[in-house]
Amino acid sequence: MTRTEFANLDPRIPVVAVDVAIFTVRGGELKVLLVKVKKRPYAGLWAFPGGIIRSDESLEQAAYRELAEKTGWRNVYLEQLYTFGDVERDRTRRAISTVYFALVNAEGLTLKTTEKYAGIEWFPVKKLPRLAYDHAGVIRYGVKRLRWKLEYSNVVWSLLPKTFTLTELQSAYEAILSKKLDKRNFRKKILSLKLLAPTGKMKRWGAHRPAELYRFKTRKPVIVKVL
Amino acid sequence: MTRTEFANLDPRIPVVAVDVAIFTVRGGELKVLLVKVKKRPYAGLWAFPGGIIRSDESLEQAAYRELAEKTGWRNVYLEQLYTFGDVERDRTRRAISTVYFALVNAEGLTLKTTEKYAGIEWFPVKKLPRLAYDHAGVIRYGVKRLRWKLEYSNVVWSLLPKTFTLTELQSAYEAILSKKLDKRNFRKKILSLKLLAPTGKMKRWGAHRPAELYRFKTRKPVIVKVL
DNA sequence: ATAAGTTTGTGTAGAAAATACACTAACCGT
DNA sequence: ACGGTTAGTGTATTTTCTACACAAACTTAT
Repeated sequence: MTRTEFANLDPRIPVVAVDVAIFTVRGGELKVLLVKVKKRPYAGLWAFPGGIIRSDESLEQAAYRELAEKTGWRNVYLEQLYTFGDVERDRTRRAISTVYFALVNAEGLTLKTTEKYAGIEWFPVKKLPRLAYDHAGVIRYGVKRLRWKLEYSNVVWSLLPKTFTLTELQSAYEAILSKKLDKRNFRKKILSLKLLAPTGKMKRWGAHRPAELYRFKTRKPVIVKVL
Repeated sequence: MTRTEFANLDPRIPVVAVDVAIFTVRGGELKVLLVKVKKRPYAGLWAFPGGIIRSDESLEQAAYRELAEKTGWRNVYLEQLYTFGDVERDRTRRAISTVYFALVNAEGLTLKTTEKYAGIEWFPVKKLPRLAYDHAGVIRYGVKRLRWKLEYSNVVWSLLPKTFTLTELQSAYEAILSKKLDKRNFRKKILSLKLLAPTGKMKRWGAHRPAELYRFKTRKPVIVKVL
């Protein structure tokens, strides 16, 4: 890492960084992954994982790298969210920071921490700790974007295992929108979008009727609504 | 300008630039403002006006500055669109470029050209010239975003004069969506959003019934649809 | 074997929103 | 006063959204 960071010491020359807002649904809640900052002046506050881009990678590649370093995931949904240009990342040098937005399925995932940070943790978007920079605003913006996407795209696949029941899918929607949905209406709507296909297999897991497993027909981003 | 550009000569250190995709509606068409590039290797191609940010301004300030330099406008709708990180702006240095998206009312506007460019012109988004970088993709993305905004916000105010008739408003919508709308349904819908207020004044301009002039109740961005 | 418990899966009626469609009102110029 | 032109309005139909309750399928305990 140090090897590829530039010897950019002129404080007027902007440093280019990439941050990743990684979202997941866990325990019925929408959560975001944050790291505890070690360096002053934000030491002790929480922030998105991220870092300065390398000379040989694009912004997107840098975002994927951060994601892989922290979660081990590669095949997830990632999109650019916003670029901050007036942030003084550490109050001494000008910084430009592009925030990416990722959706991961966190079941069975063990977080990889590094000595760079004092901690790494999932936080419910409704109960955030004190955040460094203006990351709280970014999270609100990201949640808004996610809710929009939910309505008219298939990006939720990234939050779920390969196959899932309609009830599981509905729970993910409910966590993200933070409201209860009607079971029959949800199914009618989601199936009418033609994004799902039944697998023919069943999920059995308790003393009750088993549930049909579905999968997304494609994991390429699809926009449903046409203008 | 030269004064404030950095003596950043290490080609691995990224240069931070801001571009502005300025849209307007003119002659019933949605148009975008482009400048003709002078410098190699893109000489002769068209691109968004833009430039390297100064050390004392935020990204947004830089975008406003570009906008004012090219059009003289200040009080318009401006929002961030996308940041490009893998562009090699002139194939010799790494560049990060954030594109902003502006909506202006171009009636009676004379474009201010500078010696930096070989030309400046409005182009219909449907008949674009050969573009430098991947700006064609950015325009498509911007148009998409604009169409979305149209459905659920009041940002069109930025394309229109302070007061306007419903027919003029409808024409702007038709130009942007590039389809005809039903007059009665359009009026019903747009008035139900409660974003407009009648001024009580009339526009008279031909041998026919005069039209009521409306204005937007507010020019602050309003999002109509709630999730 | 059957009854108790639990989750899956399904239809319909009413309300709200979107669409399709045509004529009168108001003005100017002659 | 009439011809030409754009502004302004209502209603019926279709589509989409919402609210709502019970039978089906399975496991476990008896």
